[in-house]
Amino acid sequence: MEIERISRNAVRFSGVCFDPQLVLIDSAQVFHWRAEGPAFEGVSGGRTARLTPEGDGFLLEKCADGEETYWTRYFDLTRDYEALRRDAALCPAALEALEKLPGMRILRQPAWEALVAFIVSANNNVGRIRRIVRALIDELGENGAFPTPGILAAAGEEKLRRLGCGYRAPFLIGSARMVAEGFSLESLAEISYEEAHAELLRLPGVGDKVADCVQLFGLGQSEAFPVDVWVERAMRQWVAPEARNKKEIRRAAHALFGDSAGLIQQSLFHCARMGLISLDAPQKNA
DNA sequence: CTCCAGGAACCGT
DNA sequence: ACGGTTCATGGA
Repeated sequence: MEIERISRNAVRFSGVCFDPQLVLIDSAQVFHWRAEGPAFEGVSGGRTARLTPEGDGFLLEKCADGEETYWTRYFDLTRDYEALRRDAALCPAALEALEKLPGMRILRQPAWEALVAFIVSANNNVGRIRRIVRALIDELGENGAFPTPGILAAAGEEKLRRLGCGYRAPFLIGSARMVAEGFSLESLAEISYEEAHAELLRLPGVGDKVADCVQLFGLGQSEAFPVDVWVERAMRQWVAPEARNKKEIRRAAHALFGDSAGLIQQSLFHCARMGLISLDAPQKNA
């Protein structure tokens, strides 16, 4: 990959396999990016970006000097995905899913942003999650930024319910309060997967599934394997038909896929949800 | 009308 | 530890 600064606020990335429509919009690992014609606009960590596909890379605008390192990390552009794919070889369906999605990446979002989005995601659908996260940014964030823990902790429960959060409103406020009062999300990236998982379970609105999403999309812990209804169907069909619950599915995934479990999960999830691979259960579209 | 969605909290056993 | 119930919300 090459990075070339072409103006005071624009950078060109080239020689990188990255599908922004898939990663930023369709694969539902982040919910607030928007497609604007051929471009994609989003915010993270108090920064704004406008990304336009271009040849074997993309143009990144609204990117001040020095910010390219932030986005390189956010888009996970330096990891060698080919090496990870070897771990899928034991499962033909997983290998098929990976090879259908060559431009897939696992985002490294700020853990706080992933936490908020995936508390909202609980027992919800992708369309509504997008609408709610967008409302949180537009109605609560300061000049278009992602709302901080302090802002969310101080937002009234009624306000969050009006934005569509439903019964998750008190979970968001409770978790925001713990983070605002010192629960260090980012430091969880420095401890083991199991330890970080146990810590995350202390937050209201966070169970095994949401914890794994925060670990995968927000802490860079690539062995995290979130088991939602789609991944459960796919895993029961191809990998672990005898699994009695989601925890056993997660253990089977760790045993089979190791540190590549996260990328494989994300590919299985997307392919199953979009009907790109066959499932016994009836399929649906976006 | 019922069923479903990137589930978690809460309650029994 | 494990299984069942309930929890907003909106689209199909």
